[in-house]
Amino acid sequence: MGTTQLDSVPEPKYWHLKTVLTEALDSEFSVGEILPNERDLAARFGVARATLRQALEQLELEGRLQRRRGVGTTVAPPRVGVAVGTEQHAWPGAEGDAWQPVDCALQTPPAAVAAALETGADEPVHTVHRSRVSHGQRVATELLYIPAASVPGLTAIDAPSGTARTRAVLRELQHLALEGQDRAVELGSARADDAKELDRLPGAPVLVVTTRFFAQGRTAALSVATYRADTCRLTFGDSPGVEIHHDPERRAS
Amino acid sequence: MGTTQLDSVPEPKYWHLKTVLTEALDSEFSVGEILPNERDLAARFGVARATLRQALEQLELEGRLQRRRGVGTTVAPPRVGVAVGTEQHAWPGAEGDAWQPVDCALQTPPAAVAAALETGADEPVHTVHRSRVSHGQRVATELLYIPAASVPGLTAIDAPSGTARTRAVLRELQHLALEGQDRAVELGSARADDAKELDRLPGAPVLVVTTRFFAQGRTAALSVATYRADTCRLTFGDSPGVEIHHDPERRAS
DNA sequence: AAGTGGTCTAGACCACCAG
DNA sequence: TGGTGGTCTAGACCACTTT
Repeated sequence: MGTTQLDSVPEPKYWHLKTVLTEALDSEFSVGEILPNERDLAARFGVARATLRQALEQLELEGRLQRRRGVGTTVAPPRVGVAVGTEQHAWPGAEGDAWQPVDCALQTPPAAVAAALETGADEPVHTVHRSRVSHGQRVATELLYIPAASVPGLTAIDAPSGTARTRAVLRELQHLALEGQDRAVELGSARADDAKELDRLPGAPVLVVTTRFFAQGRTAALSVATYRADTCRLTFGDSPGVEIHHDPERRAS
Repeated sequence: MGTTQLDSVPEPKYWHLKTVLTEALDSEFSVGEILPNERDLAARFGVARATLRQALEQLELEGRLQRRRGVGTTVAPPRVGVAVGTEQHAWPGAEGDAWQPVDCALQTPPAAVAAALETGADEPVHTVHRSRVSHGQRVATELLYIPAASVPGLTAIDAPSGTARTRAVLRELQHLALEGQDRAVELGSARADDAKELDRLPGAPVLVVTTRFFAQGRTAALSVATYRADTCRLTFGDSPGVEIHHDPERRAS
């Protein structure tokens, strides 16, 4: 039994590459700096371009890099903290809301949304589209579903659509007594329209925040917000949030 | 001008593939069912295996598929809702805590953690390792950093390590008055050790939940929890959480 | 027009799991 | 041992941005 037997577990090349690049980013590069192009980098490391790309993809996922077609790969700034938990117990559109209305339409929602709202499958609901800007960058897009029953005072001919209509719907919403809310966060990939708004390619990783608003003993509104996962850190306290991460080492025991 | 000019934007093959597969999953497959292998699927759709894999990767990211080397690709069950917001204002290890202690050691934390705890860069802190099981599955792993100053009553010789030591540290923690806490969620990729615990490959997408616990006017403990992004939906309300998603259609304006 | 990242191919070999 | 998904290669072409 004199065999060492610990040289097994050959680390994948792209994984090792990622480690090397991470260390290089930490020590030799500054935010905004452009990296050599993929073909050069691959040649420098002696791997195929696809292998290098596998490493770059992960680094982009972790928010360390930013890649733009036709331009190049740059070192990303640290993720921005985006507060999603401070507006606790306030309706969307209330004072100090971080969202900007884009437009509004009356249409039949996806089946899953209709189920959560307990409306009929084909019953149209007010669908408000909003976007959120933070640190000068578009970080999220939202679809807010509001059943007609939640805004009974809305006059039908105020404005058919557009931001004026949006504001009218949100104004009416404030009249209800908000009884509570409910949030969930999960990983998703951007659909084509979301991607365009967020200046990403379709399929880009996003954090989907689903919020249910309760009033009158039922779900009075439902928000589905899509945040860029590469650039955002969602914070739930009232403070700006910690900036932990990029750990070099690890536990022992 | 009579030109149609709307046939541009050639959709990538893998994107179209993903759409087709999604629809097939919704209509023709049930949870747990195994798909044909990648080589067969690629041939059936007339694409290279790498292209098919690009589509499968996204579907796995979205929690629709589960792939295991040596086994095959199966239809994943809906994501499980994991409550991370109900233990508001309670120390880790308090009654009803969802986490199971694994072990514990006194060691110097990563630089970023030391900074958040305001301890010296080389000062060792109690590092508690815990794991979380939900619906019979390991869904998360956690490292909990507790400066010695937060557990002054801890006798040094109770137990050097192991779960006994872990329990002693957490017990001492309960004696402090918790003044508040702070949470952040971001996307990350699993390190080798986390991946092993979560039964995933290194680099798998994870949701990293960072929690700061405040007491005595400072950060008395810091938790970094790593959740499987493919199988988990983090819920922040007190209800089990909505199950929205898999939208077929979309707004009009 | 030149240069970048994004997509795609047709192969090869490896690590893992089951029979 | 045979079948699966995971890694890797060396090319090609495309879409996009900048010059």
